Amino acid sequence: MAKIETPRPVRGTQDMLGGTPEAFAERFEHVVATFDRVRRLYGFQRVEVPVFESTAVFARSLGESTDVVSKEMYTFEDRGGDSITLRPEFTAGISRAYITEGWQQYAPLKVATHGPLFRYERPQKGRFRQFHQLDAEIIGAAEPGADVELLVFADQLLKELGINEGVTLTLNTLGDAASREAWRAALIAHFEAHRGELSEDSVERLAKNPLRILDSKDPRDRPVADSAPDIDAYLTDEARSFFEKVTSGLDAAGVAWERNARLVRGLDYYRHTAFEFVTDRLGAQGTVLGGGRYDGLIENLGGKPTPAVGWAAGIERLAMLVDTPERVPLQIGIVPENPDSEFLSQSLAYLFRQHGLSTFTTFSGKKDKRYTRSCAAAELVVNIDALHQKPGTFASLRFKAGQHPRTFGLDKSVENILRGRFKVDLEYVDDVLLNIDLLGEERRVPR
RNA sequence: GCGAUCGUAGCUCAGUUGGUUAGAGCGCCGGUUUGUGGUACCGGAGGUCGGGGGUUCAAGACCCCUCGAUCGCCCCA
Repeated sequence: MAKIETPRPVRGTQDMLGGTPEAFAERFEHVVATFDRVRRLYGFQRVEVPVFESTAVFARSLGESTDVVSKEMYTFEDRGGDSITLRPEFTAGISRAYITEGWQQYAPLKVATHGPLFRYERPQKGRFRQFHQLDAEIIGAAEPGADVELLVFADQLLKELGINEGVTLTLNTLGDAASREAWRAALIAHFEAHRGELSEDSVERLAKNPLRILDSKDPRDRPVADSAPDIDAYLTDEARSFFEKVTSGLDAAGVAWERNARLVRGLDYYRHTAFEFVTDRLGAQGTVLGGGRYDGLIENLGGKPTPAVGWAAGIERLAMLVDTPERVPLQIGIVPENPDSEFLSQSLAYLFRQHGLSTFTTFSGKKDKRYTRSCAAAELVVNIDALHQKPGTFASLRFKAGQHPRTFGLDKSVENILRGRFKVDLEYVDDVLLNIDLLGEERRVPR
């Protein structure tokens, strides 16, 4: 018989198992749970949008010339011949839904979501082909107060995750359309004048996306980039005033921020506020949360002109920064010492679980192994074989690291429970299960 | 798309200047011991040394190709 070759996982995807020392699944879960909790504090509605959309949704909103659209999308033709794309970001899909689902009636709309995104990129630290983001958007609010609330939300999230220490908020303004155009023209003029001093990459950027030269990592670009004009001189009065309101709002809320006049966004639709929370603890991927204002996007998708702000944060990146969440052991472990007790063990476990007690059971292994595993998994370990030797009782053992095991007896009501009645009351003293009392309701227990 | 580093058991890794039947720890399965027990001892299963080709009397080791992983460039969360 030919050997079956196991298909390999797709490059850039990951499998996460809980209960391992790395605890990556737990970190991931912790990030999402914290986000969901904080998002409620700010009154952001949970929103669900499809994982795939018509290709046009992303092509139009991100801009045809961007890297994401031109080479990173998972695009395919479905069986009906339509061009479909796995979402590479959230904002475009949410904006589409805002238009097609009539969500304008709820404006200004505050929504939050999280889930998988897909980008055909070369994987590296903190970067995957299927990755996951948290996302928050305020749609239909042109006021700087919306930017502020979103940033305060982000700041609190990072604080609650305990990772605010190594992470700083860097902030910039890209101005309104008029400011941006004037600045852009000035930048192009500046870079053209120094064309010969630029790296090859930046010469290419000059044609495609000149703003990007500003945050180039290539040391050859730095002198020219650093001497390039800031946007400040080109800001319209409105744009300047908007930015001032955002920064003073942050100051009022006590959110620390740094101006980074070199911060630009890769996607075409950004206006006014642009920001990134960055860290130096993730190798080359410094951005942990990023976003800004995208007043032109919804119009690009065929909707009415609608102002909006939003941000997204990489769940994997946050998970890498977060402390390992404390492991929560199961409450009770049941060890049958001999095979005859297996069935009893399952019945008892069922009983405990019905009453909301998390219960660990073993399926195999010799006695010592069962104890080892049970003690590792549960707070209190119960030996039920005493039931055979002395009906009406079983022994319970409690293990704590570095402590000598102690023994506790349980009272006779256990026998009654196991004989036929379900409803019980479990009594704890000092975290130790001491008593189980019947409450009366009669039901047969399979025996 | 480009560059660098790395692929030996389920996991973490040894394996000398090329030299017999490729090892350890952990994990898994079993036995003995213990018998309020997380132990100790013994044993077992598990490897086409990522794959293919080459050099050599001889390759896990050297050379070429290929696949994969990691990190970086580009870009991004």
